[in-house]
This record gives sequence, C-alpha cells and structure tokens, in this order.
Amino acid sequence: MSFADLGLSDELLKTVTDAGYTEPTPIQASAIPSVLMMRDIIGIAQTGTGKTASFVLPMIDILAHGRSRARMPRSLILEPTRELAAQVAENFEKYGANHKLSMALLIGGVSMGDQVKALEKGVDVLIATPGRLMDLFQRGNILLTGCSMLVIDEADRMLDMGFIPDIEEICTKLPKQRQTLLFSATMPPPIKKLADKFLENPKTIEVARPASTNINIAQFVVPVAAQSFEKRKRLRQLLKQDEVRTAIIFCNRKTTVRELNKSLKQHGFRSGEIHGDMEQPQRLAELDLFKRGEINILVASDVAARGLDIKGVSHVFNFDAPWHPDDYVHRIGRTGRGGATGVAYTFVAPDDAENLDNIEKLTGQKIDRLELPAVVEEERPGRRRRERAPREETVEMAAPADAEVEAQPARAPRPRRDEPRFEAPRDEPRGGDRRRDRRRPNAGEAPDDGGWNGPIPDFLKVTLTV
DNA sequence: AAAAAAT
Repeated sequence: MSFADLGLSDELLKTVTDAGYTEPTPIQASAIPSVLMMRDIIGIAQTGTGKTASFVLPMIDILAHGRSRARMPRSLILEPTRELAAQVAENFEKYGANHKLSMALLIGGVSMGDQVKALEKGVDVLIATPGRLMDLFQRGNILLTGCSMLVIDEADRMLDMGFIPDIEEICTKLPKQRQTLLFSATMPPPIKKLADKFLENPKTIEVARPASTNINIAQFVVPVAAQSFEKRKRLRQLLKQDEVRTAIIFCNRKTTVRELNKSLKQHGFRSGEIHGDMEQPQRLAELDLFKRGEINILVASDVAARGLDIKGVSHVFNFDAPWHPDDYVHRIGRTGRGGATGVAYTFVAPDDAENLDNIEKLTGQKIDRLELPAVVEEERPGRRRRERAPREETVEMAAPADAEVEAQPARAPRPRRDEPRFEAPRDEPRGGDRRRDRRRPNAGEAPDDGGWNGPIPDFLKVTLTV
C-alpha cells in the first residue's frame, strides 16, 4: 500500500512524497479513500497513529476541487487544546503549501484582532478550540453556514473537558448537508450518542492502541517515597545516569510543575515548563524552545499529554503517576514516535498503587519495576526528620542480616556517595552477593521485557548496587 | 483529587 493508491490528487501526492512520506499509516490507508468519497467517519485512534494527516490530506483535496462561496469557511476542525489546534494548523500549512487555501487558527489566550481580520478577509478552513470559536460566533464574526466539512478531533478528551454541549451547539450552526469526521481514542457512551446524533451512516475505522502496539517504548515503574524532594532526587539521578537527550516530565499538578522546573534549573538542568496557568504566548514559547533544543527538559501538566508531536523525545517521566490510566497511555506516547525508541519511567509512591494497578489493567501488561540504588540523604540542617515513609521503605528492603546497617539513622554521618556513583558506576561495582538478588532481573543479559527491541539504556547493563 | 477551555 502506498500513498499513490489512496486517490489523492497528483499535486498533493507530490507534496506528501516531497515531505518524505511513502507509506500511509493504517488509519491513513483506510480513512483517506473514504473521506474522499465524502463518507462520514468514526475514527477510533490515538494520536501518534498518523490521524491528523488522515483528515488534513483529503480535506485539502476536497477543498481544492470545490469552490468557495462568498469567502465563507468551508471546513471546521475542532481540537480540545490550543497547542493541538496550533499543531494541526502547522500540518495544514505543510501539506497545503502548494494549494491556495487559507486558514484561520481560532484559539484562546491570544488576541482576537488578527483572528477577526483573517475571518473578514475570508478563509477556507477554521481550526479552533470550542471556547474561542463560540465567542467569535456570538460576536457575529463567523458564519458557519458554508461549512460542509466538520472534524471533531479527540472527542473523548473534549468529553473529559466538558466541551460536549459546546460541540453540540456548534454542530447545529453547521449545514445539515455536510461531511462529519469524528476521532476519538475511546468510545464512551456520550461520544457514541454524539456520533449517532450528528453523523450519518458513518464508516467506523479502528486502529490498535499505541500502548498495546508500540513496543518501541521501554516502560519502567520506579518505586519512590511520597516526599517530593525524594522524588526530585530520584529524578535527577535518572536524568544523569540515563543520558537523557530530551525528556518530558509530567506532573499531576500545576504547582508541582512550577516547583519541579525551578528545582531542576537550580540544579543546572536546561529545563522549561508548560501548564494551563501560563499565558498562551509563554506556553508556545516554551514549547518552541523545547522543539529547537534550547532546553532539553520540559516539565508539563497534562496539557501536553495528548497529541503533541515533538520529534526526538527520548524519555518520558511520570513524576506523578497519572490518576487516569488513559493519561498514562497518552503521556508515554510523547516518546517512541515515528519508529524511534523511547524510555518511560513512572514514579510510583505507596499511595499510587491503585493508579498503577489501573494502568496495568488498561494496557494489559505488567510494567517492570526498576530497582535503583537508594537515594542517600545528605544531612539537611534545620530540617526536621521525617517520620514515616523512608523508614518503612528501609524496613521493607532490608534483609534481616542487614538490619543493623540499614537501620542506621539517616542523620548518622556517612560518606556522601550519590554523586560519584553517577560518574563511574560501572567501573566500581560495590556491594556483596546479598545485593545481587535485588538487581533488576536480567540486567546485563539479553533483555526479556516483552518485546523491547531498541538499544538497551546503558544503566541497565550495569550491575546496580546499593 | 487535576487539568483543560472564553475573559
């Protein structure tokens, strides 16, 4: 199967092949011909499956062959987040470079002036988040009566975010005679209902979840104590020893994102942050810094979990285990894209056990627990000794024979051993046999990890000691 | 529980 077999125009085909694409992804192969035949589509697919091109490409051909009437927009693409909308707009510009199609990106957080101007000039395609679109509509800046093509992207995310009433209202503003494409990773009942109401005789296309198919991502659970400074320490350790090129670090809270980024910067990492409390220009600027490699670590809330397509992300860290298992799938999907390999670490504190359980149920696979050298506390003057978690962990990990050594109070003077450890861990294996059974199984041998076939991260080849 | 989205 090649792009040439899908029925796209020669002109567009050239653009696609010039961009270096030869073989369509499964969803592109099955969606594009149907979209060109003007069918309604339900696409059950995650981001990272080539979904965007599966509607952008045929849309360009359809628009190129039709004629615009009175400069009214002829198609509308709805996205749940501003960044995703911006990304689809980029795609549209890339693939539509050889066509005289105009486009307006209608998202919040940026001034309305330019958007209104573009609308007045007349555009073929609207790419929008629901809030700004409704706003502009209510102000009388948009007429949707010429929109004969509608794309509802990431419908389940829209549902999560409470956008479904908005979507329904927007649907009623569009002409009844139209083509509607709905994409969603999952099909919960409200989305099914939405599809029944607004799509006509849709063709359902389903492609496998990346989580169950993307064997390019090596996944690990990192047991951690609940305290955030413990987690930060563990994170720094992994960032250093794992030769991280580019990483996205997900936190569950915006405050955690801010704190963590600040802390990473203080420790000399080139990091940035993105979350919904930032001004939109700032959000885009940080994303741009990351894409250009000026920073190589992006600390993010779930605003960045879905759909963002950034090339070459080698690592994803879940600094907090996500509350929703779906989010896990989306987060780790930021790495291992386009056939590249990636590593995903999920920090799991004792309280996160249930979340982890749900994640493993959803993906249907058990995630390897990573055994790591203990994080050794430096003496922190003025800080009260913590009472619970570290001690519990110590007790759980220590073999009876070690109890005396392990039970030493944290404030007892000991050599600082964490720093040198990262410098030259493999030359100085420490620890006796009693430690060996705590290594990750198979460390240093041919990996048996459910299909991981990428290069083995260096630290996994090393004998881990405590 | 949190985050996202119109201001």
